[in-house]
Amino acid sequence: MKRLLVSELKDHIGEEVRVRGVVDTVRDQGKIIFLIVRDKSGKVQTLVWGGEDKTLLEKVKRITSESVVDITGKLKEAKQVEQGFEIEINEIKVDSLAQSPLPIVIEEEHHDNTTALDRRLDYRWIDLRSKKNSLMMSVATLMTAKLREYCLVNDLIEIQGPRIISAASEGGANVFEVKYFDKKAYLAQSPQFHKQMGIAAGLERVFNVGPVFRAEKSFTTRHLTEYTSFDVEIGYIDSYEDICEFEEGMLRYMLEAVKEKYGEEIKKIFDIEIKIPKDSFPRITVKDAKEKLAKAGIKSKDEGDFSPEEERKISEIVEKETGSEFLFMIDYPHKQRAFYHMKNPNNPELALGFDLFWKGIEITTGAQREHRLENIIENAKERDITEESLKDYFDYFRYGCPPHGGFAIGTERLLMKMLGYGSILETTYLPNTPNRLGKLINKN
RNA sequence: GGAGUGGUAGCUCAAUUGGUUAGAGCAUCUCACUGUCACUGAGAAGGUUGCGGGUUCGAGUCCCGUCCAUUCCGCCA
Repeated sequence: MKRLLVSELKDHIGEEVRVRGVVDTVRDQGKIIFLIVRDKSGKVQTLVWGGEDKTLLEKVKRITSESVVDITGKLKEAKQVEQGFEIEINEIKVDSLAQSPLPIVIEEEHHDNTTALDRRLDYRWIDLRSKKNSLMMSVATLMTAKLREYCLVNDLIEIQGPRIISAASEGGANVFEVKYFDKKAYLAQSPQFHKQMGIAAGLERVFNVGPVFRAEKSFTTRHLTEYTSFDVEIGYIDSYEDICEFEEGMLRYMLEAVKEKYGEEIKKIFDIEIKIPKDSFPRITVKDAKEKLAKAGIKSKDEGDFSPEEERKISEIVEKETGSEFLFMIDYPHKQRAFYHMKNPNNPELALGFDLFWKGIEITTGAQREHRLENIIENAKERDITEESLKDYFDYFRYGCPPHGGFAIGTERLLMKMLGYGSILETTYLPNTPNRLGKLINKN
């Protein structure tokens, strides 16, 4: 018999059905046992009665919660059950008996002793069984699919830059070194240079989705040593404004789809309203932002950048003023940005780039890139990067390269803000951090 | 890397100024229960108090070291 999903059962009342799933709850009443069975689509009550033949009852008595079962039985109308129906078990096969107790308590509404995050992550496969986490995984899937779809609709070419590279792309200190036969190699911190190669290759508009690696000992709620970067690079732009507009469109497209499919569930489970941005996001210069922050009594440590406190506060201020959860921060000092950002010709002290803030944190850095060979070499020199060290990269600009710009989104961060999580570890399937490679390392 | 807070049962947490046998809820196990729905009731089991050292008649509690977690900062997406 073919397996039915719990969500399909309502059309089969009165029939013999087969469900497969996990035992959510066991309620043993002695001569009647209720098993609540869960699959990806929902939960259903099943039951077994004690009759003449006790073998089925005795078999069910031994089943622990979280065990995997294969049940066939009659789907009956049952007024006393909220759902209106239940399955009277004829046959039950235990595909996998779960050891008990579980090492962690799965996060559910009625559990007030949910296990601490670091331990839940050690048993992530059990942790992910919660309703909240399974919704998170579904939203993550749709989110990435829609970002990607937006790129396809707009005729971008997908590239897959290499993850093992011979030279660091963003400065040398924070790269992971790996052995490459008898040579040293590095894990890519960013597909930046390879995206730009795509522009020089005449692909005109490219995107790259995949893991990037940062050897930073960052102990925060928003850093990973390995994360998924959604990278876009677009040629023949007039300004970084074109990039901002593309990103606005992309995020709106994604948010609309997520809201349509999961908006109600997200509201119910996360108590988060997905807001679709109506107009273009506000642009605010670093200078203006600093003034607003000063007015709000926030001290600035660095005139060219924002502390986390400042990021939170400026988001709050701008949202209050404009109603927008998003804001583009522009006019950063060039010397505090990457060397490949283009300088503003009207004021070479400033970069033609931006950061995108969402609900208090930075989710994107973008810019118009410097595509003129002389200028980019000059920019590099200002940061003591020698021409020889990035010769292969500089060559991309030697044989004809269109003006271009792009941005990168940290997808785990995006999801974290979308669902209102307090930590990026929650929105990463199996997070790697300085002290965690899948599991905790160095733990006593 | 810096600063703060913390580490006690499978899980979440208590434990008075340093004082008798380290407690509770949930989970687990046993028994009872034919309509539960966070089942209920009765009972049981469960501990090298992160690890190492020190002070003391006596340490979960105080001191030193160390590891880990966590929050914030720095760095960033």
